[in-house]
Amino acid sequence: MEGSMVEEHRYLISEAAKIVAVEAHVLRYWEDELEIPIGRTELGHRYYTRENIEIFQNVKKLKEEGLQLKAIKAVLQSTNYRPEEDARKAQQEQMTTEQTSLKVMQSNAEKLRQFKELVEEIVEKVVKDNNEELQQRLEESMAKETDYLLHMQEKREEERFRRLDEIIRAHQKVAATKEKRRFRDILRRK
DNA sequence: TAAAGACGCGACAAAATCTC
DNA sequence: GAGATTTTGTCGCGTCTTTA
Repeated sequence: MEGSMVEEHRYLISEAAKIVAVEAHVLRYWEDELEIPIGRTELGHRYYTRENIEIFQNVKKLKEEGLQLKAIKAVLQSTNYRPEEDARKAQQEQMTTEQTSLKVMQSNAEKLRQFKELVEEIVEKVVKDNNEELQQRLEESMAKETDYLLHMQEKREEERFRRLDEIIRAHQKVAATKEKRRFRDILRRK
């Protein structure tokens, strides 16, 4: 089995911090906030692989571009963001060091581009969702308002017809009384 | 026993949000 | 609009454990 497995280099937190150019506690903080799984030695000390370090380097890059940790976390969780995978594959393919580096750099650049696209997509989706929600609320509100107006109109019409009916009945009553009087007068004269 | 690392907790500054 | 409050992203420090 020797030779078929490539021994992965492990970095201590102090080494990783130097490479990423941040303080050790920052790495610990990012690890907690971004929920990045970091390996532990037998003693419980953190150890960092090249892959971990590259992720942290990209996190730093994105932070410098103005992204907040929440956004970076969302992106990390929604992507299979593992730049080192390509490097390992490249090693297996026995490529030369230069070719490997070039390929990894290109791959990382490509992944970073995908990263950015994804962030833009998320922002776009949030805006779209908000618009749809607003539209839905507006439609619901308008439907309620229309119902209310129709209901009020029906009530007004009912009231109008009721009044008309009352007026007609009143007229009929007056007319009937007049007719009775007229009849009584005729009978009296006879 | 000093050095290195883990862990927890509080402090701090800047930005965002709320309240009057 | 200005001051108060909250949130975010660190930062500092003390304590404990392990190892050489």
